[in-house]
Amino acid sequence: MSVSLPPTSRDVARIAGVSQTTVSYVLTGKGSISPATREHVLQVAESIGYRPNLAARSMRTRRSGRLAAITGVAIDNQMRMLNGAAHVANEAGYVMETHSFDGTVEDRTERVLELTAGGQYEGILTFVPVLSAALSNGPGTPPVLAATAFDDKMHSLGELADASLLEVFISALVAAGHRRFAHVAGPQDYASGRARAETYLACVERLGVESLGVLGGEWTAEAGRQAVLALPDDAPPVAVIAGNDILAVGVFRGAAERGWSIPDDLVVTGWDNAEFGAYTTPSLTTVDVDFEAAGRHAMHLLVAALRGEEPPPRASALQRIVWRESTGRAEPPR
Amino acid sequence: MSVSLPPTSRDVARIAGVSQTTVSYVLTGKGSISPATREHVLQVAESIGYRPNLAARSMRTRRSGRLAAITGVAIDNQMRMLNGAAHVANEAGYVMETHSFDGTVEDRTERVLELTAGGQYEGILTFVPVLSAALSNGPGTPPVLAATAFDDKMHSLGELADASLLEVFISALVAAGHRRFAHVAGPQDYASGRARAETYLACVERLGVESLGVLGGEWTAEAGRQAVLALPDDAPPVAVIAGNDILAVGVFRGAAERGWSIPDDLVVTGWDNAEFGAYTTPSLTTVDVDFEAAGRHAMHLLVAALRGEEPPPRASALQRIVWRESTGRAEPPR
DNA sequence: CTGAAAGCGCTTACAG
DNA sequence: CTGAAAGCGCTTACAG
Repeated sequence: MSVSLPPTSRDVARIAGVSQTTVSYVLTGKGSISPATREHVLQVAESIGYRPNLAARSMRTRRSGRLAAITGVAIDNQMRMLNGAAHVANEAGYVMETHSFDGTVEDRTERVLELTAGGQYEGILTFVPVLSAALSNGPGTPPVLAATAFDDKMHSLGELADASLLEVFISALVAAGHRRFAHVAGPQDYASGRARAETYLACVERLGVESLGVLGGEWTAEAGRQAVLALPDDAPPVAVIAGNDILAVGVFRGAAERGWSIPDDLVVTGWDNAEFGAYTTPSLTTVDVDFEAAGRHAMHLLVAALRGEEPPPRASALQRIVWRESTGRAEPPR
Repeated sequence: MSVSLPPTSRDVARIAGVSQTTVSYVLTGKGSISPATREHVLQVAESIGYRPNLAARSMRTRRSGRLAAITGVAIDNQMRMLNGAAHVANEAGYVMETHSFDGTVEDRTERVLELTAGGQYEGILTFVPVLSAALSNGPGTPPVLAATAFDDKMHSLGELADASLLEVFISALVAAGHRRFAHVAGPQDYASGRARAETYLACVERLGVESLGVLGGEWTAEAGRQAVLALPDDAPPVAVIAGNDILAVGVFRGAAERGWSIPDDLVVTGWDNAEFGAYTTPSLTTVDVDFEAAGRHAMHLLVAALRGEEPPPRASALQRIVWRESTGRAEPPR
């Protein structure tokens, strides 16, 4: 009992009674083939379920039509960035494949180098930090672009670490009468977490309002809850600037446990515009981050590099404040 | 100015003064090569930065060492499954690549078919629904396994679609005195969404309690909110079985908008144990799903199929009810 | 408009 | 222990 292999273009040619060349011309749309022959070949190909072997095509054309995206361990928002990037890749006629590389930065760098040399990809976009060794493109190797918000020294796109909207939060809350603040921060080895904490500190300093300090330190709801539980009894009224929405949910819970109401005793802001934030009671004021646009922009940069075109201008307005109930009467500045 | 191409095994052979065969034997560890030659070849390969062209190797060996994982846009928790799957794939000596396929189920099916015929993958694991056409493996094509099947008659893994804990929810709530139920369902082309809806219907029927029907139809908070807004004014007290946690959050919001309290007017259950659910007020009773284990198990099945081994036993206890405040006095059955 | 032939970079019997 | 040669499935000058 022989296992039959998938049909090849040679099979199509034989059955259609034409040469392999003709089959290739029909399928790639090159050369000039008579409509009759063309139709016949397509029909035969269809009937035997022929599909081109991409490895063979790739080897011959030195064009794989494939781009690689590199991610690390689960960050939910990466999924959205990846989808944006994949969309742009497809529009440009490429297939994007995602690899998840763990381990040290050296491990990841080595794996990216393997990828560049493997001849399978025409370009590589990494969303996790790698050493610059992986980014310095040798001749004949595909371009490697890093779109990571996590390491400022890399060729980072940076948009995602921009914390300037945090100043808008604080200014608007001060305008609404708030004089006491606290920050529930994310981890400080994340560029975004650090930028928000630094912006918070600079801002309360500049505006001369009271700060109960920088609490938290993880992207978890429990850290948000603990931060509120650690606040002094006479803390309210206080404006809590949370590093992201999941921290904010923890703040909500901590407030409920202490009998503090939002937005009367505490006002709360989040970051990321997670879906649940629009449906809590009260709903959560936050920053909508267009992760998909960030992913699209990163891939646009790679495609432009591939085509030798000018890189597209920096994407504008990836972030936007969404005012909701958790900040009470605070209004957007006019 | 000529662009130099990446070095090939032929370049290594020429520089090392040996044949291409010898280079191949050294690199693949096959054949028998003297230590001296071996050392020399490795050194030359290293010095010129040689890395094998995987497309060429793959074409020759008909083994790519690559497995594909298919995901879509809309699934939370995917990252966790993917990481589990990737881990098992790596342990088994494979590289796992993730593709995100959007569009209709027909679009996705077509793209999976292209992948099977493309000759690049030895196996495919899909976490999004595809038509059975993609799952029926032709001779010589790689196995395609669906971790969430469109049709249960296919090779569905089933664990994630197991809705039997929903019966426990309903039984426990009936035991606590509830007599009126409603289901806020996920999309019915997901095996998990459909299984939960079917189990719900069978269960209310069997227990002879009142059902206000199956509402919802998407994995979104807004669908949960709308479902509650569509309930009749005299609905409470009612037990709402939500298809997942994000639907449940929408139910929470809808209840707040109607002035219904949880758990007094409505009791609510979710599914997935999303992080935020432990921190809402009241906290959300839900089902903890071990997505990483599910991903591992799915990949184990694929690897077993690849090796012609017996499939590993069904993973045990991927799901576990987490009783919290949103179900009031309802208690786990003893 | 169509076909014969070469070659992309590998691996692997086979021969020595 | 090592090499010459064939071939994986394609595409593409080149010739007709």
